[in-house]
Amino acid sequence: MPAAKLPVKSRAKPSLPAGKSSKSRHAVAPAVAAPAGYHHGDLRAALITAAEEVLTERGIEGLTLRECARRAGVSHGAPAHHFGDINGLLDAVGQYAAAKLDERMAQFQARAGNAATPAARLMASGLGYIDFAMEHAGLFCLAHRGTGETKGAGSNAFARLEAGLRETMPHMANSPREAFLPQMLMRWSVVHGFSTLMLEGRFDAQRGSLSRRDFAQVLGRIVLEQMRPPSVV
Amino acid sequence: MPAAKLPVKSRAKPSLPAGKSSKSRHAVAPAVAAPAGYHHGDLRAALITAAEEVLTERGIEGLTLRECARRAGVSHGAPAHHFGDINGLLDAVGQYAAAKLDERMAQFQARAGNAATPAARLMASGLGYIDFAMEHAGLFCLAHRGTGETKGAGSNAFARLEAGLRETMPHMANSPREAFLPQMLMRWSVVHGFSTLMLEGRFDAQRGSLSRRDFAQVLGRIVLEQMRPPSVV
DNA sequence: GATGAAACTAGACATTGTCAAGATATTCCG
DNA sequence: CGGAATATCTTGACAATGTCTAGTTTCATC
Repeated sequence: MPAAKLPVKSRAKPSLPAGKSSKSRHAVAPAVAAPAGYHHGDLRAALITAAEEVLTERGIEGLTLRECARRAGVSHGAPAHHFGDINGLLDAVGQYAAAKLDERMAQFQARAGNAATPAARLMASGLGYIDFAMEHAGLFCLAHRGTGETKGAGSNAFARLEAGLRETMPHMANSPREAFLPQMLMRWSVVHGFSTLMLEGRFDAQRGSLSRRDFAQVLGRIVLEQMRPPSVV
Repeated sequence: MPAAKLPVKSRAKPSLPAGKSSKSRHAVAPAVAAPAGYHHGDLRAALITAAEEVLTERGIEGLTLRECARRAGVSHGAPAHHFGDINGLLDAVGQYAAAKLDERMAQFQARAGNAATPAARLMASGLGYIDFAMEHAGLFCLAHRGTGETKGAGSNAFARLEAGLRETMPHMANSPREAFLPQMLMRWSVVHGFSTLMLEGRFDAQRGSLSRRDFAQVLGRIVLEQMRPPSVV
């Protein structure tokens, strides 16, 4: 694009919004943000927000460092200062995604209510996992590229799974984590595998006119019910 | 991500009409190929072989059109004639990978032997699935990007799963495929999810000094045993 | 207010995918 | 048998990307 080079030089510098005190470390709100100036304020968060935006608009293929920088209203070299290279950004977004994934699981459990049976609560968390994958495919993918160090990715969800499984087996209340590992791994694998296959459009032939997200809930429940019920383990 | 498949110029030829009898039709061996000259002979196969090579050497990140062209000893523009764009190559390699995946499952079943119980044969095919994923991570990933139609990709493995499942339930010999779908989907999800999570290094903390491939067999068997046995469905 | 660190810009470079135009080999058909 | 049509491959160009380096602006701290 050799032609239109937008004149970014216009540093009109409108009076700085008073709310942007140096303390507001975790704003994350305005998406594009940027109180025009040499210093951004919270570029790191703005870039992550921009990345999320790009993910939903163009999918994971369109997610580039330069595009995020553009959306944050910043030069193409700026992100390097906060994330090093592109893997740094991807990891950061992945951690953010893992947190949102766990939120969705918690939300589904809450919707099921405390009165629900333990097995139903466990099922609800799984359906939350699936629902998040359907709604935010890009984030979901990035949530699963912990480079070893970032154990945050999935660890919350894993802990939630363990807790849910323990609830269903009160007779093993004092058993160590190892006693639950096989069941945890199996259940995690089912939910994750189903989400992945679903995202690949593997089951689209069966889903008629339902949206993929709705169909995933219906079919997901059926599939999850095929597992051996936790109570009989 | 099933993005709209644009009506590409369709430069890629559909399937060759078996007119190449004089030359080695399925060489695939030399990897770098071959008859020096303007015409390559079987560039399509050579490019797929080169892609497989790149995948094992540099992983999926290093897989580029130009690198494959280089390894095939051909100019950077040559691949376009056979695959259209890079997705064409990726799809072709994916189909190749899906075939190899099914081969591995068959091999594991054969190793289990015909004398094995149906459940054991079913387990063997699952362990073959896992083993292929561990040994050929790159190919495994590409095997799962069927662009919706997904004819070759996974359909063989899926058929093998159905057959294996039917063996374990002779009392349902005449039931239609639909009767098995929930179980099939659940079992496919477990095996696929476990393979995926394993490849992400999710369970590396537990695997001590074992190779990832060996550990996957040990842990995979344990995880697959956690499913409700097919015979009691 | 000076000074050093942090945040950001600007330019350059190698790579990549894709396209268009040309060169060369193969095949087909008279 | 000989040329035309076609498939195959080359070459050069272009925009986009990630990353590096050097320079510029702002912030923080004394």
